[in-house]
Amino acid sequence: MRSLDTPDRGLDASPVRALQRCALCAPGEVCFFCDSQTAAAVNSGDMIVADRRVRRGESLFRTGDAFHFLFAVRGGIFKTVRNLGDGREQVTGFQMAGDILGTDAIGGHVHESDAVSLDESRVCAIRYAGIERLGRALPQMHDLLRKAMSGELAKQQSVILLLGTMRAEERLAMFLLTLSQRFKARGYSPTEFTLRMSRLEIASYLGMKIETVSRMFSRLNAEGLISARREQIRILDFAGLTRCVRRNAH
Amino acid sequence: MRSLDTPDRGLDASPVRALQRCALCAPGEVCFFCDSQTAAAVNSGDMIVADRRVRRGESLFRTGDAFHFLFAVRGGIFKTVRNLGDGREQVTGFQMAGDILGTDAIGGHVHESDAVSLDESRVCAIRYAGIERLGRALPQMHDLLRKAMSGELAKQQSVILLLGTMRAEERLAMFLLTLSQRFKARGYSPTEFTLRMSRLEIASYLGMKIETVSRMFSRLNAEGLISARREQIRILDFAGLTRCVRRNAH
DNA sequence: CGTCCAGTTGACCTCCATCAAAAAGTGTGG
DNA sequence: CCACACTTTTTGATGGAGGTCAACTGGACG
Repeated sequence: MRSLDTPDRGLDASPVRALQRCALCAPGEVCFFCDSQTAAAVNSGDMIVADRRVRRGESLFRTGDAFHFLFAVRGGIFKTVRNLGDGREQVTGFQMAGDILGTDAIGGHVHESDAVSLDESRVCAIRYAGIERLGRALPQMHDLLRKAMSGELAKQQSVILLLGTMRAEERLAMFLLTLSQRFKARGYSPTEFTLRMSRLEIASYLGMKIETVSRMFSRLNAEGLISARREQIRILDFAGLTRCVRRNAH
Repeated sequence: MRSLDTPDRGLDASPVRALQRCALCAPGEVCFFCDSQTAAAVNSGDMIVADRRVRRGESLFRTGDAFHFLFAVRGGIFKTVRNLGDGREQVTGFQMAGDILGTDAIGGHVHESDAVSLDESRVCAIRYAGIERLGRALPQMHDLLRKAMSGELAKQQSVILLLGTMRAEERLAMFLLTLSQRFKARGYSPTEFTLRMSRLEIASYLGMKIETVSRMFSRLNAEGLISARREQIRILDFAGLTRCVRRNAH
C-alpha cells in the first residue's frame, strides 16, 4: 500500500529536504550536506570537502578502487553499474542532486561498482575519514548519513520488488512515475522531462532487454498514458500509469 | 569478478567477525554488537538492550510499525517481507546470527517490511535513541553500524543483479552457494545443511514461482551438483555449482 | 488409514528474449 | 549543404524459459 500510495517513498525516490544551501552549493543546487549545522562545519574547514565537476561519461569511482570519499551529488545525474565478473553487468541506480554515492563501500573499503556521470555533473567529494572524526563534534552529520543510507536501503528494496514481481510494462510505468516524482521533488516539471539515460541503461536497470523497453514505451504511448519521443517524455495520465502498475497484479 | 570469486562478499553473505562474545550472547551465539568496546557499554547499562526470544512464525516488526529498535540476530533465522500494496509481496532477505534488522527504517521512522522468525530465534533489541546518544562516547559503535548498513547495501545490490540478470537455474545455484558460505562463516558445515525456509519463501526471494524452484532443485540433483531431499541439502560439487552460475552468461 | 499440506512432475501457453531489418538521429568530410 | 557512415531506437517474426493449471507423491498427524 505504502509504496504505491506514497510514491515519494517508492522506487528510487529520494526525499529532498528543503534546507538551506550549504557554503559550496551554487544557487539551484542541493546536496546531501545542505544543512545549516553541517554547512558551518564545512565552512570552518573541519572537514575536507572538494568541489568537483564531472563530465558526461567520466567516472567518480570504479569497481576495485579503494574507498576514501563519499560523493554528494549537487547537480547532474549519475548511474551506478555493478559487475558480475562474467561479462554481465547491471545498472543498479540513478543518482541526482541530493543523492549520495559511495556508501556501499564503507564496509568493504573498496568500491564494488562504477559511478558514471550521464551529464555534466557537480559533486562534493567528502573525505570519509573526516566524517568519522567530525561526527563527535557534530552528531547531526552522522544522523544525516545514517538516514541517507537507510533511505538507500529502502530504495533498493523497491528495486528488488520491481525486479522480482513486476511485468515489463509495469516496470517501465513505475520507472517513469518514480522519475517524475524525483523531478517534482527537485522543483522540475513532473509531467515533462528529458531522459538523461539511454534505452540500454533503462533496460539494464529494469532487468529487461532494450527491445522490450522500446516496445513498452510504444505501448504506453498507444494507450495514451505518455507521449514519449526518444528522450523527451511527457506524462499524460498519472492515474492511468498508476493503474497500469497495479493492474497486472497476480 | 569479485562477487563470484569472493563469495563471502556476494549475495546475502555477511562477514561474521570472530570477536569476543558480548555480555548478552550465550556460548555459540554471535551478534552484531559482539565487540569488547560495545560489550562494555552494554554492561555499563548506558544503552538499553533487551534480550528476546522469537518463536517460529512470530514477527519482530511489521510494515507500518513505528521504528524504535534495531535488532541484532544472535541465533535462529528471519525473513524480511516487503509488500507492494496490491497483494503482491516479496521476501527481500534472510537474516541469521550476526546480521542486523531494522536499519531500513532509520530514515523513515516507520518499518516498510515485516521481519518474521523462521525458527526459534534469539535477538537483542537495541533502542535506537540509545545508539544515537551513545555514539558520542563510543564512536566504534557508530562505525560498526555504518559498516553493517553498508554491507546491507552491498548485499542488496547482489540480489538486484541476481534478479536482473540471472536465469532460474543460476539463481538457485547462487542461493545455495551463498547459504553454504554463510553457514561456513558461522562454523556450520558448508556442504550439508537444513533449509529453514520453504520452497515458497525461496521462490519469492529469487523472484520465481514455486514450481520453477522445484524443477531447478530437481535439475541440480540430476546434474549431480547437489543432493537435495526436501529441506535437507548436501552440496556435492562446489566447482560445478559455481560453473553453473557463470555458464549461462549472456 | 484418511486428511492435509508441501513439494514434485507434467502439459500447455504466454511473455519476453532473440534475431533481423528498417527507421530515425548524429557526426564527418567533401 | 549533402552524401555517407555509424549509432540508437523502433518494429517485425520467431522461439524458448518460465509461468500457469492440474494432477500426483510423500510426509506429518489425527
